[in-house]
Amino acid sequence: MDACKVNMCSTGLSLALNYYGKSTDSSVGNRPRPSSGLELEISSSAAAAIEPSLTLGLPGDGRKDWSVGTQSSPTHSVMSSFPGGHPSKINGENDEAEKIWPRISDEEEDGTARKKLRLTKGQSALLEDKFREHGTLNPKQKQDLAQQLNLRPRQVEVWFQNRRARSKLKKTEVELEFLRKCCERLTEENVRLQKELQELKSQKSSAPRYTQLHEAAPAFAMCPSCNKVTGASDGSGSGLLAAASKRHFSNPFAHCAAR
DNA sequence: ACGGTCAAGCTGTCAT
DNA sequence: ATGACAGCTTGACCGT
Repeated sequence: MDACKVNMCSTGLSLALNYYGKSTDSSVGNRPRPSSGLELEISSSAAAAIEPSLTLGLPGDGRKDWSVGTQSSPTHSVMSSFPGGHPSKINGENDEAEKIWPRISDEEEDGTARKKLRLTKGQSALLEDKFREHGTLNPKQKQDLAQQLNLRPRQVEVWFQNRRARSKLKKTEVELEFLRKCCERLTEENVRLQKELQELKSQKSSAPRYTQLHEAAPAFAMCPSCNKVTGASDGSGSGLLAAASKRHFSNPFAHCAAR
């Protein structure tokens, strides 16, 4: 049902009405919703001169809606974005625009022509600016912007919907990257701690006498290398295992290693 | 040829 | 019931 409504908005009928100065966009009110995170937006240049856009169309493109007087209808397609008439008649800027998006010929319109609308840089820039101001538009803003851009309100609406989607996708990608790095760091930390644990275990197993002594008399330890009894006077004031389990554990038998 | 981008279509959900 | 929106999809276009 909604699809029907949407389609009505973009039908040839709606375009024809729009062409005669009436918008069929019937939005009543924008429900305030949290907009997507805008902090990730890629900044764009300030609004440039608004250039005319082209809405090109052809029949029989396989999309069901295009075949019943939709935006792509040869009769309305070119007009759809230009309430004032054909794009080539607007502001005399069509020359440059046509270099980028050449206007299709009548033959092409009748036959197998292209149809995709490409917004001009100026249109995109202004839309970006508005999007940075607010991620959603109320009906008045939408109408004004559409008029400013020589687009239908529906097109402005669609642009904002797609823009929000892109914004959200970008944000998700950034978050994913952040989590990926967190995961990497935790994995490395885990490996390091596993190694540390392994070292401690091997130390413990290779020094049974030390361990026994430690357990019996934690204040003293016997060096497994020189068999000298080492007092717990290294300043740690704690057992050797506890000392070893410190993050950067000190070696109480460093005096042997130094030999 | 192929993948990326983007305007636009479709559908479901939510708020009014 | 209706409109706005999100999410997904489609198809044209473009750069490689």
